[in-house]
Amino acid sequence: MSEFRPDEFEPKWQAYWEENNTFQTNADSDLPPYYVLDMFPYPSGAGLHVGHVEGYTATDIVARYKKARGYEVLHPMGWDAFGLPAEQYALKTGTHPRETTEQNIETFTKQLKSLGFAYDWDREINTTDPEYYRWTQWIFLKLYEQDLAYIAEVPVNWCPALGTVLANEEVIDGRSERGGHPVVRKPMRQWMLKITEYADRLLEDLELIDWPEHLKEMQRNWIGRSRGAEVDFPVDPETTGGLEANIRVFTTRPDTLFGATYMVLAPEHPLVDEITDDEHREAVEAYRDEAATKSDLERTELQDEKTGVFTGGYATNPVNGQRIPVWVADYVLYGYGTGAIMAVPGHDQRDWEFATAHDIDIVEVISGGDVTEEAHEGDGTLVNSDFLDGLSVEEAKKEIIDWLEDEGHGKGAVSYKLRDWLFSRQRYWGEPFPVVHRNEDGEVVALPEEQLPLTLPEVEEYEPSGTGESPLATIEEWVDTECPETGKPARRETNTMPQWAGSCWYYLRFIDPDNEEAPVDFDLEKKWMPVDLYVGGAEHAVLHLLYARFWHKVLYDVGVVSTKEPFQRVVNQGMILGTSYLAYETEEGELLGPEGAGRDDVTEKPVHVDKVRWEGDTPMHPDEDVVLDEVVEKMSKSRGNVVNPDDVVDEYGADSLRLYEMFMGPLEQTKPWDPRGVTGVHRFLTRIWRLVCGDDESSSAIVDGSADDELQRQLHKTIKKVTEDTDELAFNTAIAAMMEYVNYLYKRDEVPRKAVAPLVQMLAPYAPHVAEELWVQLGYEPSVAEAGWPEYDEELTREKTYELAVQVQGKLRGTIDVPQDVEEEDAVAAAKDNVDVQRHLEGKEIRRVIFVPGRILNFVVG
RNA sequence: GCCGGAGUGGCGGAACUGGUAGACGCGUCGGAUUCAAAAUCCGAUGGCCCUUGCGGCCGUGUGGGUUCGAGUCCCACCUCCGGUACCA
Repeated sequence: MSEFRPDEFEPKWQAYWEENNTFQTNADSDLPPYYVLDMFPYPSGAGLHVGHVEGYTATDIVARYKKARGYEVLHPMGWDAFGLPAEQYALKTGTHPRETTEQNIETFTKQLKSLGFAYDWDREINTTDPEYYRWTQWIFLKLYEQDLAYIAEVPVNWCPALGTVLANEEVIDGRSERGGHPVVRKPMRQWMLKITEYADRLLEDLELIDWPEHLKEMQRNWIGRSRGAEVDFPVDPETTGGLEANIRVFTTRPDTLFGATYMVLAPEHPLVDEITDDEHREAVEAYRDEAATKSDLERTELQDEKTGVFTGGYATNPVNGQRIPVWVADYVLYGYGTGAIMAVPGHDQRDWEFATAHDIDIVEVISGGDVTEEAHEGDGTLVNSDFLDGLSVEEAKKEIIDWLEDEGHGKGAVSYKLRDWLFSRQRYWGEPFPVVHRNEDGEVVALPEEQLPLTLPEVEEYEPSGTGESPLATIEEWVDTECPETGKPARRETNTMPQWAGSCWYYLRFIDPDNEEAPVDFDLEKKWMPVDLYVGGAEHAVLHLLYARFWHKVLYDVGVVSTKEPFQRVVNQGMILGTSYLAYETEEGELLGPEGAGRDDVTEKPVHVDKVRWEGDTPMHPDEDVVLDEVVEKMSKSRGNVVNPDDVVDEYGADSLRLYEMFMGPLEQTKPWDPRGVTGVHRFLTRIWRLVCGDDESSSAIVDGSADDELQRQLHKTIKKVTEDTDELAFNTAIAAMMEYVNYLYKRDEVPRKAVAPLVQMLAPYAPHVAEELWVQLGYEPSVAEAGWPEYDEELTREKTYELAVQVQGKLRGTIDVPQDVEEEDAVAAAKDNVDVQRHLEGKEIRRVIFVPGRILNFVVG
């Protein structure tokens, strides 16, 4: 009757939902609340990619499903819009980042709306909006008040090319994540946040939340809590010109204290200067300078030999009074523990390598290995350790810590890998810090709340000042201000906050986006938090989620929120891979096909997927007679393998794109994009369409009247499967179940309306536009989004009889039809009547019968 | 290296607490429809073997084991992916 035209009905229903506020959240509703959240995107110039669509479709299905099941759903969207790319673009073109951001947001919004996502757009937020970042600044003031924000002179990753400081996570292999520019270490004045103060709680409270185990494990590893002891080694005054000092070390193996044969200070350790004698000073300083210019990468991977120099100084092992040499070596990191170690080459492989390279004594204190061959890091019995001899490692640890504490040489201690959070950037496009530096005494003074937001001034130039300060430093009329307390001259802070800041609390603002009194109303927070389901990419598994948890705990401590943890359940959608088509170019300029793969003397020459010339199934180079190699890998512009969701919508419609992305495989798994796969789900949608609406040849098969038993059974089985799978986010199998049901309906001449309506209801969260259209075609009032969810009757899903598998010796030999409640006796009799089973039982003695009702009947024969 | 995850048809993937391996989709093959094609509909589709049957054997990365029965549990190993990297 009517043609399947997504390009016509999709925009129609999108407009309908918008006009009717179908997905507006009613905060006053008495329905149980459900908060389902996406990791909001950075609105980049490239627009939405299929990876976004995957996560957003998943949450959209959940949002629509929960609404149908009677929840009041909060499903918002917004923009994480501060960040480097817009600023980089401004540097190149002079376009204000605000303009770029606005344009990109417009594109993203259009794309998201074209996919029919059920967001409550009235709650849209934008981290660059002064009305939003006012509260980001407000939270910073809370952190500052709580003594959790401080200024420190710290060596940071300075990237001369970008003119900015980068966080560790923005540096990959010694180069900037964006642009791949070299990064060097340089001390600078920085804002730091004391996340380490929350390390234990961030660790312990992982128990309270339902995250995938691997994700929790990554957070645990990142926090890196280890138990051990701090031990003070007095410096030997005789060899250090009368220096009175202790070298404090952290060790997880205090049990090996008797085996400490030397000590190592990190090159940055403050005692290095004092401890070094004149004879060794030159060498030590040279070593120090060299270490300072090395990146972390060079200090680790590129260096297989452990370097270091002797200071000439000695320290005393408090446990046996032995004098041991103090070295400087860059395998000891200043940022971890105390920046100094006691080296036990017998039982630490790194120390063993160092000792072997520098000819230092190796003493065995734990038996069970051969310390002349390698360090013995495992368990064993203590030897050569005086009062610890004979103890196990575990016992010795306890014993020695008691001894250290009694004698005042140390104590049990805990150390973390987690460092304080470097919280400032030398950039323009970020939240300004709401503080000033008073000129007369250099004091930092926080702005009073009423002065928020402190807005970003307009600038002429986006170039970094070159000194490492942000472009803000060049705007004198903004920088020069007065102290809010004394009225005396002061300078504003010219650093801005990192991109993480805005994303650390946005989930709270969605609850109450227009509140002018507080970041979020306390009662509303109590109603909606924690987020029931949070879906996003695995790249945020550690940092974003850890930072947001930290801020949330601070807000909990100051009474802004009632919940300890922000995200009850987190799911990472898997990456979607693309197919790249490659030719390989030799040094002579010859192009090779797949035979060039893996050769070192060729360069990969990706051919954009749209340029590939197809000869049947064979991908060919567009200009040369060369077969292209097909490689499945991460989508990226440079590989020419990016799938643009807009193109898929244009060709098949939003419903097909949504459905395909969910049908590809389990949500959390990495999956390759197969362009032909879209045709499969598209075919499925047109099949339902024809079933309900008919086509040119046939009219609709829909009739009034009721369903027979078999149809009832198929329907209720399907409802059960789709309901359970949707609950578990097993969207791929839920779709498969709907496909099976449609295939079944196609085998029938007539289909009662009552048997199709529930299917349309179930389809609605997955392919919402088609479902709305079909719902009306079936004669119901719009909208199916308001029509609830079908219930199933367990009783109706059961058949009267079932097919029981019969095995002989555990091998399937036949099947028999038996009643649901069949007794063993009758099943055995029926099985013996089955010719296939008979053949295998013939002449054999049945020694045992295993009967599991509903599952299996197995004869064990002699 | 360490931590985490995964290996199932030509391909993406199904398989509840151990119980008929390969649902569903793609692709391929055959048929119907058509002047023809596309689209659509119906059917077949893990491999091998023979005496072509309601047949047999093999088959879930490899090698062992537990069990009446193993893709699923245990031990050892291989490969791939993700995270992390001198954290004392």
